[in-house]
Amino acid sequence: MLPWIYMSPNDKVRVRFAPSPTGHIHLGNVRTALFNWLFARKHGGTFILRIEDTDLERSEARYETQLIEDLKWLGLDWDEGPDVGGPFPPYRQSDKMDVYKGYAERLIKERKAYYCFCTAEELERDRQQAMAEQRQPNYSGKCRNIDPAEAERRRAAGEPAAIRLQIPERPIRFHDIVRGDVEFSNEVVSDPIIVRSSGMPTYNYVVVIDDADMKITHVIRGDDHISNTPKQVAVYEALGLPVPEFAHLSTILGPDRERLSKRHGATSVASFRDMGVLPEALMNYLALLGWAPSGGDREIFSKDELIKEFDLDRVNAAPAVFDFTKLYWINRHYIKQSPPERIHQMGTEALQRAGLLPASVNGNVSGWTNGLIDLLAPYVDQLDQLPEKAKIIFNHDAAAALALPENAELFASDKTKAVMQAFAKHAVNESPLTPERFKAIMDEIKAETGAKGKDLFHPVRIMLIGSHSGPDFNKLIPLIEDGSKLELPTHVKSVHERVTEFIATQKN
RNA sequence: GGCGCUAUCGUCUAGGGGUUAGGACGUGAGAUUCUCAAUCUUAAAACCCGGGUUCGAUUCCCGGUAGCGCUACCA
Repeated sequence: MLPWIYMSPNDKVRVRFAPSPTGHIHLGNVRTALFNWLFARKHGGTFILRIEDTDLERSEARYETQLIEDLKWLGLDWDEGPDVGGPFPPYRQSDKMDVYKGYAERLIKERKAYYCFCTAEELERDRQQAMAEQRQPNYSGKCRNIDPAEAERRRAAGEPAAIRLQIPERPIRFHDIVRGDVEFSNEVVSDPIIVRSSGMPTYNYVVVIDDADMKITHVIRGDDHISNTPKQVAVYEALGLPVPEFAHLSTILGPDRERLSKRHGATSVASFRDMGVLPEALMNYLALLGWAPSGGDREIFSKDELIKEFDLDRVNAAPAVFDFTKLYWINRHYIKQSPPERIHQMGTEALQRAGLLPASVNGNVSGWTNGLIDLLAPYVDQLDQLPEKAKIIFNHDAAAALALPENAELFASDKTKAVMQAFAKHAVNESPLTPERFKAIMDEIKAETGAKGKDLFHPVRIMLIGSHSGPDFNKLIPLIEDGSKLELPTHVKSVHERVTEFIATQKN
């Protein structure tokens, strides 16, 4: 029996994130990338990006580009990878096929692996039968004892053969930082195929070679790999390679407690970016999924604070439900504490995308836009909600406001009508209306009609923005008046226009 | 079916053989504001079930249940 060689804990930390470029990067994977990155940075180690594209059918170059862009956006960087190189290339599996082949031949020669001539149909039949008899469906071991010379003859004769790794007759155990010692019976592992009859190596085999070649010390990945780990440990041992530490991260679930997927809405990094979620907010939230600082009473962490506080031994093994609401709360926090210029910039882009602003914003328009964003930003937790909120400025629709059922009760009141009439009378002659004049007018109306509080302000607000709730008049009125003088794709109606239109519509 | 992992408020979690079981999101109430949002204060809200060990178990052990994962010549 081969002695197990473990990584010395003193070895410099080397970790990797190894995605398949088969689609947009998903939240669960990003969290895995983040934990790898945090662990590396925490311990002054190396973070490696490796592209697992052995599935040539589904892998696409554009996804690799996208993935790199997404990780960078989040704020991650890597020390070795397909785009930056490194001492252990290649960082793309598709460039390494001959290496895998060499190791497989060595295992055959050392009789740690053998050719298997069983057909897929045969295997499937055995499996079905085992299931029917309520047994563990594992490989029968039929080809294990075929004489190597005989196997060679059959292969030479053109019979297709896969290569199986011979699993030792003892339990396979490994250490997991998140879960402690894990043990699997060799019965369960059975002899896994490491090279298909097509000659293509399988994942559980290549991943070991890659990790060993790259001198990975800690394999941090999703817990969907935990049942594969004993197979991989067997490969390390057969090859006489040091076994790394493992850390299997729990699954991220959707609100229905099922694995988070597209069904649950936005789940790719790109979609959060497009929604106007700030990268530091996403990073902060993701770090809190399955990890908490000692004490557990802090929620907001900058990148540097995360690096300082994070460690794998505090990672929670239980699956976590992704809470969009909490992410948005964190995002609002970061929006509020961002430098205004940044939010102005991002908000302007969101309004441009919605077609509310011209492609190039400068001078008066720029100043006005910043004011608009300052007014509306407290109302949103994602920046892409700004155009919707900006409707109160851009889409004045008297008819719609009058038709709104929630306003009906108000319109029925004589007091309301009086206030509206009075406001129309005063405001029509004011152009532009200033906050000071507005206040004076409201005081006069109060005296004339006897209305005060909600009775006084609600009707006026409805005339101006169609709703009885909204931002402060002192900020709202200048924004409307200034906006009405700008050349914009959608004209902003002045107070005068809004009021006359409202009265006219009401009369009809 | 088999194997594995997991189990503290609705959600993310802290804690741990004796605690008023702590924090955060969300929810309710109050304050503030013309209103809404924001903000502040405040309240309600949890140790999956059953055995065992123990003077004492939510915490340790065993079993059950449930959720999730794996069970491929996918990754």
